[in-house]
Amino acid sequence: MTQPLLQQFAHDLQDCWQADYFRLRARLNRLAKNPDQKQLGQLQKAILKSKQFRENRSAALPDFTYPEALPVSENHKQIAEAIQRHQVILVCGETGSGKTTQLPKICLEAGRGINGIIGHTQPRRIAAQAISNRLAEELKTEVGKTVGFKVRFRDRSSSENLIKVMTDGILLAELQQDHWLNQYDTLIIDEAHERSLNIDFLLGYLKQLLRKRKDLKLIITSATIDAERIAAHFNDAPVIEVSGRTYPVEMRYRPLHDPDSDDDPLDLQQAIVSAIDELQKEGRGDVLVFLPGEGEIREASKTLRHLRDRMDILPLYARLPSAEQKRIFHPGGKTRVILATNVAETSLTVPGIRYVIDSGQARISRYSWRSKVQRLKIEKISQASANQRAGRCGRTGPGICIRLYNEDDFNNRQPFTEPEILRTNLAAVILQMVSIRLGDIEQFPFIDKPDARLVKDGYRLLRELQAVDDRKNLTATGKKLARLPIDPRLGKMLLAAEKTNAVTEVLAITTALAAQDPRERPQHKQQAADEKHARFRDEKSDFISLFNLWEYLEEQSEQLSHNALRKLCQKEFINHRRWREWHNLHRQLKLALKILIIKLNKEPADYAAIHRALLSGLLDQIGFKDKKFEYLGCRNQRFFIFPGSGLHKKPPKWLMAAEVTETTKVFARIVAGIQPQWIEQVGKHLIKHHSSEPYWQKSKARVGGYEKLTLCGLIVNPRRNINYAVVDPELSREIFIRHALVYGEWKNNLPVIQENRSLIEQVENLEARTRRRDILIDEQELYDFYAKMLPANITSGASFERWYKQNQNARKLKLDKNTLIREDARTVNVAAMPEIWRQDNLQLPLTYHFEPGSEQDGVTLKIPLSVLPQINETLTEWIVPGLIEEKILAHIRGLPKSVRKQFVPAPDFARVANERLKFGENNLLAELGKVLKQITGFEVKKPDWRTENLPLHLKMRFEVIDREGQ
DNA sequence: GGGTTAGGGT
Repeated sequence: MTQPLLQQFAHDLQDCWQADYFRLRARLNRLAKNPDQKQLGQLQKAILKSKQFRENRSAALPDFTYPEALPVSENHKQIAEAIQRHQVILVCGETGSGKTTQLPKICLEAGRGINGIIGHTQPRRIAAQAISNRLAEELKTEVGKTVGFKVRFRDRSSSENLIKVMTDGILLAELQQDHWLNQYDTLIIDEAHERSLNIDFLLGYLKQLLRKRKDLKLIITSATIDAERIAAHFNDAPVIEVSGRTYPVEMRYRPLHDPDSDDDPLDLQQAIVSAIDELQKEGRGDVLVFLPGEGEIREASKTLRHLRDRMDILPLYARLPSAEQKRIFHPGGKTRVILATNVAETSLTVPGIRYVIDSGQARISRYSWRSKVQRLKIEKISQASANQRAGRCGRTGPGICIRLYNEDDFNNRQPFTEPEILRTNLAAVILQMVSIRLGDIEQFPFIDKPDARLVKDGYRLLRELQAVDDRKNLTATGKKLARLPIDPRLGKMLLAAEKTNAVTEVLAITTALAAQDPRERPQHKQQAADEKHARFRDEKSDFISLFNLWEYLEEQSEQLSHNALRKLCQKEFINHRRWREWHNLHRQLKLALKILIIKLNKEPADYAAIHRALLSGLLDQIGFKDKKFEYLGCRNQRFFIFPGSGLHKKPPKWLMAAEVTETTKVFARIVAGIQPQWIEQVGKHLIKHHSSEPYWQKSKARVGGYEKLTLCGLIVNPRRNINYAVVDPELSREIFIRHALVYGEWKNNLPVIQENRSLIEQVENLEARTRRRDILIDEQELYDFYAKMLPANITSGASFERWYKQNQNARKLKLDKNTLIREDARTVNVAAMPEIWRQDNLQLPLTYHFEPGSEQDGVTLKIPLSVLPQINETLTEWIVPGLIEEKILAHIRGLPKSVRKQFVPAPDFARVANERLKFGENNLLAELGKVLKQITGFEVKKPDWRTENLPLHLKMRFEVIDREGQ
């Protein structure tokens, strides 16, 4: 019974809506193994519902025609057939072919859009919205039904859509949720030749996905020049060429330097003037001049001042105040000369252009993995880019393009602009790829593989942000970052702000950094604009300036009507549209934070809390001011504060920068002063420690030392006191044993240590008394004794005491006197070196010191001042028994030569004389003379005895102590 | 001491 039913279900599944298909099939497979009547019933209902849904889609298929005027309309049958026959096709053709709007309809004609949605991607939001409007109009429906669109901040799409127009970023974002892109049966990737990061990532991903989803069709549109490369990437997909509807453009090459002329080379400005002159002779028509940047545009509008009464000279660049941008689209009476950056090449279409002047240059952003700095240098544009520029004057009639370079130069240029993926930091892309588990990035089928060093550098940044671990796996932080629709650096700041309780402020700041700066500086009102903006300026932090601006605008937007706010913005040089963007971004991120359960603080956060959070995303963009206006940053990079910064006049010692870009110089833009200690704390995981100079720190009974802290090569702390045991426990243990235990440089109350110490002192004293150095076992033996007994983790007084208290074994550390005295020195005559000097009833201490040459060398008798007169000096001549023989010998040797020769060998005479003398009785020299006469019969005359040259240690030293003990 | 191109998003 069940079996035929299952077969019926499997059959019906074929007619379901595709987004349901895979889910329902999985349910069916589960039930086939494990049938359950109730669930089978539910499945049947679901299948019927989905079938019905698909039928409704089919019924919603509108009637449509192709506008005859469009070239693509001629090919619609051919294209529809190609779609049916191939999984991937390329459609190329220049602007005006109508491919963008007609392709979705051709897909419908080919039967697409019923099983699943036809997804159509655009690089820019405005274009996506405009195209969906246009399509809805042509299909006689409203946006949101048959045709939907979805861009950031605006979603008018639904499962009812047959066609859904969106930005490529949206499709990428959807990938995170649905790796199979199941809701689509067809994808149109438009403007693929632009080769943005998004497009390259999408094309790589789709190449893999197409193998798994054989039912998915892919249509890629591109400019003709790039089509082959892309087709090759998709296993030589067929390329269908659609003619454009453009007029011929005449090329004229007018290089600055003419090789056939002796004239001096022109500069760019002069060349523009003469090109405009030349074009004026061709008849009236608006001119579009392509220049690399705002600077050149400003300069050119100055040079062209003299034309102002005849022509409108209009600058055009993305940061231009919107009011001024609008003038481009409302031509006045005069001939217009529009001085434009690359905005006019792709993003904006300037209507009614008859002439183009192309400088052949553009500022190109390149990220250097070597210096980790973004460069924005003026470069020669590619042939593709030059042709695109020229094409801008062939849209309404035949045009003329003057290139300010020669034809050879053109022919030698790169055919296309290097795709973005080869010249940008890849951290954000890698984060996404890791997050959707795309596996090894080296294996990912990019059309142009990014340099391995660039990939490595992307991982480096992610590791610095703690988004991935050493094995390139996503961390908890990384998972959160992947869910925040913002640059990973900025996302990291937000996550850090949760910890410092500054999310409110950091959210406003990070969204400002992600959006474009809404502050406008119109060319002729720069000072007025600066004055208005100065109200928000913070002298320590450009981030705070942004936050001040945010608070002001938020407050105003709550109080004022939409129109009043608009007027206020205009008056105060704020770009209202950009402010809306900032506001929207803020709202979106706030929602994303809510999902991550990150709360906004109600109490204002202080400077440290805000900037420590910001710093966590900018750890490799810090700098130390080591010259008047110059900073030393990571990897020996030098940079300057950008002149637009509020800190430009008062540069702080330490700063961090939201971005570091090299233009005319390496500039740090949006900066703030920081405390170097913050770097140590926030950047703990990146700090390198260079320790040095370990020493015994007696007061703390531990091994101290110093360390230098660096972060990517920058010294963030030159000399910091440390507990050396942390960096080198082994060495610290050695130093501890030597100083604390062997040398006794440790004050403590531990009996074992005290006793050992006093034993050692006793033996040392013995050495002094016997004037020998070979009694105490040597230092190394003592060291070895302790080293053998102590566990490896004992590195300081504190750790020793802990161990000692907890461990009975520690008692074995006790030394005994025999181990301390060397074997060959165990029979020393100590009695001959008394510690007490006796004279009648007087007993005074004798101390010994063994240091030949020193004043203290020898025996010292300590005499209190009060007993000084009682001291019998004659008795002290005898010094101590242990030294008397040596003293006698010294006396004999001190005799004049004629006398001395009577007593040869002197040591024998000294020994015999000493044996006969009675120690301490009468005058030493008198008694000695007597004894010597007894032995030899020779009498030493009194003046022959010399005492001056006697070694010091053979004369008793006297130390008189007064009442105070001095 | 002195001034940066343009797009895109969970």
